[in-house]
Amino acid sequence: MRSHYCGELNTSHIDQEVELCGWVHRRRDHGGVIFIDLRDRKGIAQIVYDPDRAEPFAIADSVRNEFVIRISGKVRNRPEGTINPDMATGEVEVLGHSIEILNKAKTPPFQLDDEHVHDDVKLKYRYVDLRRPVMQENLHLRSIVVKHLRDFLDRNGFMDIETPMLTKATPEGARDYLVPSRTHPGNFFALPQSPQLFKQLLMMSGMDRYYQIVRCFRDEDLRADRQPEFTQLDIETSFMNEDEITGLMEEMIHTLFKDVLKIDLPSPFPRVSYADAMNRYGSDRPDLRNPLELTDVSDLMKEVEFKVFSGPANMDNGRVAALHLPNGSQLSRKEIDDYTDYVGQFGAKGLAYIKVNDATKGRDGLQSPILKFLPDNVVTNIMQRTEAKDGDLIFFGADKTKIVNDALGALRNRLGHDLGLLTGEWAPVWIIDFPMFEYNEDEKRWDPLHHPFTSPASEDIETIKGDPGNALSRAYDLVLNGIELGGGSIRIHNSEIQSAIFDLLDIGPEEAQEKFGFLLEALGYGCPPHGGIAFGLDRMVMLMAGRESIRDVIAFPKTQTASCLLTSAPSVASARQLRELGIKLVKQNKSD
RNA sequence: GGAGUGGUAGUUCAGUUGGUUAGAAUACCGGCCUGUCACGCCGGGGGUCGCGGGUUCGAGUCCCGGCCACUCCGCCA
Repeated sequence: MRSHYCGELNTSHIDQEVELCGWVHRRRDHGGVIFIDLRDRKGIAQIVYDPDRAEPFAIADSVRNEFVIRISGKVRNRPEGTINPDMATGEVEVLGHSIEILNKAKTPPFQLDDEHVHDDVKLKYRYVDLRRPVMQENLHLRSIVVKHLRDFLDRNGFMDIETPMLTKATPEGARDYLVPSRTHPGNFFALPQSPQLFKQLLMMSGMDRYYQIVRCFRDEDLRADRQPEFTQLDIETSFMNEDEITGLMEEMIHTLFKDVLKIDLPSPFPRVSYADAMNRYGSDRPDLRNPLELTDVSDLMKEVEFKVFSGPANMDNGRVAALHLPNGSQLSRKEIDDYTDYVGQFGAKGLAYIKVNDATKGRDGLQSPILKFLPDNVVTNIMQRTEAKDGDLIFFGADKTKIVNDALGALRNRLGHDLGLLTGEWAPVWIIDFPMFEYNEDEKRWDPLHHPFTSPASEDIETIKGDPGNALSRAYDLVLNGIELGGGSIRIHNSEIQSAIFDLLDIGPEEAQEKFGFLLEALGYGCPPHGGIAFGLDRMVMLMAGRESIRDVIAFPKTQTASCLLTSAPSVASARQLRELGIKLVKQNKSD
């Protein structure tokens, strides 16, 4: 006698005595014959009790779905004509001769084979939801992915080092989760938004190839691809430049997809500069499966009388761009109105368009509410530049550059999905040549696009100070199918440059000292050139599993309001706990 | 902070113009059936229509305000 998993049983086990443990997936009685479909994490097996052909065994009347049982029996072929290839059970069955109920179960709160159960029900009973084969597969895939990543990094000399969870606020720009200190009343730890500073310190310690699969915390609003706690594959190296780092990481992702999914990603991954990405796709994380591209027409619109176009065309931070949609003139008026509403979400005040009915007829062959505002030479130029043909449609966006890019970039994605334009399955791309800074209009200052330790591409501080808007950094992002998989940079390892960057970011010496004085001090004790990257593990597994939410690849995720329906966290703390922590609530909770 | 969608039986949903006792499927319970696997057939139980307030002779349905879940914007790599 030996134990098996259901899914391992096949004709090679015939006549063997086996013992199976699992959940009763379904029990059916047909006259004297009792069928039990037993489910474990490797599959479903059918157990038969047939009084005419087996010594009887006592089967409890109360064996029901989801009961946990152990069954012993003999493997045999299924009779002719009883094999349904569409069903989960295979060509062998187990003729049971003993059964033990390990644990009985209430009727499940929802049917496990129902794909449409609402998230709140599934999350409350997550332990039941996770029994579904698809969830088992997702978490199994996650485990395999993690093993492959670790193996790859191990082969390449990386060391797995843990960093503190109770730490000081990191400068990533998101809101921190705070943990009160009992021993230092009024003081707080922050949960790490990433181990950024610690991994840089490790480089200064000579741990020149570090990695960690690490939980990170950010107290910001949630999305389908954002959880308040998420997992990063965090990596840092010394003495490697950006080409060496991105090259090695590309090999890692390539190997991962090859080994786990049997997929050959393109090699090498294409590289697109941030500026090109924004110009052509309106986004720094373009989905390159989508063939649509934006065309800049700002220069054509500077002189036109149509102020909606000429205004932005003449602004420093304005843009007029076209989005050419082949065969787009089939879109109905209602569809175009819907897309107009859609781009409105991104701040666009409208969505101008030209339908191309007959390109050979010049402007008479075009149809558009804005045509009358545009002179012939501009119309001709637009047609040439976008290469629009009969039956096509050209959308226009004109506004501040950010709004045009956000709106047309999102419209590009939406059209690609709505009209089924995506080609190929996998489109990785490195985005490089990021700007160092972006101007924060509200605060009237420069903010780092990545983080304040990112190395500038040029070490000429005076040039950077003179024109911060055009300074490039040594940062890089890896994007896969329009989702940002990871990002990193070469860091600053020179305290003079670091001080200059702080200066430019309006972080004074006192503030710098208070927030990350330990890092600045460490820089003074000999810091190698270093850089790294961090991947979003949840997103990576989500993409590989073909899911649309990272909740599907996290065992116990939180809802959109960052609560856990299973445990009812967060919850109120007792008065005693608060007293010990030296915390006084200004506004008492209702349930207090 | 904002926009949208949804909340009715355990689950997924329908519910007309505001009008009798709120329905279907599935699940669940009982019975029948000797090879079922979405089995089939007969019968049964099951509802705070998310919550609070309002309009009305009468509200699942109309109005107002919270709540919960999801998608998105802001925010966040």
